[in-house]
Amino acid sequence: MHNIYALMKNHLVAHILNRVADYMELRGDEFRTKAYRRAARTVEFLGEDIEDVAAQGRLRELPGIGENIAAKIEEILSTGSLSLLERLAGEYPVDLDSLLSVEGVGPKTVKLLYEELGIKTLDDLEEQARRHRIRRLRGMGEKKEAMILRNIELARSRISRRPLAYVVPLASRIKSELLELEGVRRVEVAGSIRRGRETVGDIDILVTATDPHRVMDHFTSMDLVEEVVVKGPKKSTVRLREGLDCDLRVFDDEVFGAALLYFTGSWEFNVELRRIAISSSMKLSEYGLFRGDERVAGRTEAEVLEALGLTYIEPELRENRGEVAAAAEGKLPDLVNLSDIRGDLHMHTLFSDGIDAMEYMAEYASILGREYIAFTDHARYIDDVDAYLRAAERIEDVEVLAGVEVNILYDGSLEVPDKILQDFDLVVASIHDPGNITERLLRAMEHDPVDIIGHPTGRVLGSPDPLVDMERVVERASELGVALEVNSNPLRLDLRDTHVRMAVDAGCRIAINSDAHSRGALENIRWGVITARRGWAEPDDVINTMGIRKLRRWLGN
DNA sequence: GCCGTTTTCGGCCCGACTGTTTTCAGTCG
Repeated sequence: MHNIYALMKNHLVAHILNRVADYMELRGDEFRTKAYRRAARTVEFLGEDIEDVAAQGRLRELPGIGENIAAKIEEILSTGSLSLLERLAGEYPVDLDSLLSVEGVGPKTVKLLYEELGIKTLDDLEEQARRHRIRRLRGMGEKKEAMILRNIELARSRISRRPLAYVVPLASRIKSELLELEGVRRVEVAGSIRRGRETVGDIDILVTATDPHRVMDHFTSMDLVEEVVVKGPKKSTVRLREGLDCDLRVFDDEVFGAALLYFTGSWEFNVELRRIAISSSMKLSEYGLFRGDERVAGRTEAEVLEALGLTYIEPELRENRGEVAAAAEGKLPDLVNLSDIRGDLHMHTLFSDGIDAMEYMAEYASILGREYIAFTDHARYIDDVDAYLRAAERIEDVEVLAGVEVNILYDGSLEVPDKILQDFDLVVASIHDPGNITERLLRAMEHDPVDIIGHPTGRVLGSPDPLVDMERVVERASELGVALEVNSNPLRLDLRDTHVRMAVDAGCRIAINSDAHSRGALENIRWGVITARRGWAEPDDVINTMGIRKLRRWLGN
């Protein structure tokens, strides 16, 4: 279904359509803006090659794509660009991306700034603001000018999304601080944190409280707060010292479920729910599900979903990737939980580049409730295999598999002969340098001793994903009975969610491992579980939910 | 520009907040 080249073409088309939407918005053409945005989203989230769809004449079957936009997509696919976009860009020759990235500046303001002051770039904007030219414009004033000046700095130094694992502790701290306030009944972290997205742009928190003003006062004066962006009785936004924004909203108990649903998103998921509501002559908002003026649901998420004819949908699934249709048919997966994880099959100790001894790793793993673990030190560090195996054998806190992590070389061969690998209970094969990933993985899996492919694509958050034809990898892994790893290192999360979904659909097993290099990092497995859940994985898809006996049989030892 | 067990024309999510106004436009989520 997915392959990387398709996604690249899809991305190009979506990008250009979004660009057109920006200009339409600038022109004030509200409805064409929406039409182009919707079409862009459709293409971006389409799970197949847009070129195939075009070749088969099916473009117009896609939601939000009609005669006109279909023709535009054809043009983009055949020429790589769009004449309409060039015309629009000529009409307003401004650096749209930069200007729109200034908080508080939208398309209407960009238009005004360009037409009145000829502002095209961030530098132009800064200069005119410093010269107090902005405040003279209609609808502007001293405060707006000062705000723009402040936010230009932020736009320039904008820190992009943070890893989930970095933001969760921050959100938890705010949550517990709010929970201590008198009259606060409920506090929930919503947004992309609740959905478990691998990176997070801001923190969304919802509360119910008897005295909203008091909550807002406390929230906006927390130690963590750098600056109050907005403050009202129902909604406040602060910029935290860590550099990201945090929103707080207060709701009544009767609508808390609807609000939680709404502010958990995703946006695409919400659109889908609203569509269902409308088709049943109802209206869904953060204040509940309404038929006419009567609220038919709102107290809990489950209540709202049920009233829409849907079973409960776990937050990790709410990305409009088919979960709504599955919920309508009662066919959602029974997702894997952290408590289903019985062992950890990838970790390092003092025998290679880990910082803790086998004993300490085992002790802590046991505290975390793991029934078994596999030591998988790097093969090149293990010069005395027997000593390594004996050391692993002496561990008592948990069942131990004496494993090894072996490098996949550039030609797809392994750095250690199969004959030696056979002495280990478990072999994780992984790539640690870029290039030729697909072919190397396919070749490495052919080696009989290999049980698991570690961090298959080698991607690291913040860098572009390496090119991998995951469809082929997943298919071959499934045939050969090799498991693909979900590496739980919060900067890897590799396989990523969409790849997990491909693996699960293909019947390929996955292993959710910590790849810990220290005791503490054993806890990282929670991030891998979230990623697997986002990929629709059930316990049976995951080899380390098996008991040790069953796992040993699966491994063939 | 798209779309239809409300419609082939007339809608398109909508509420909160701010700064600018003197009743509202723009932005954000």
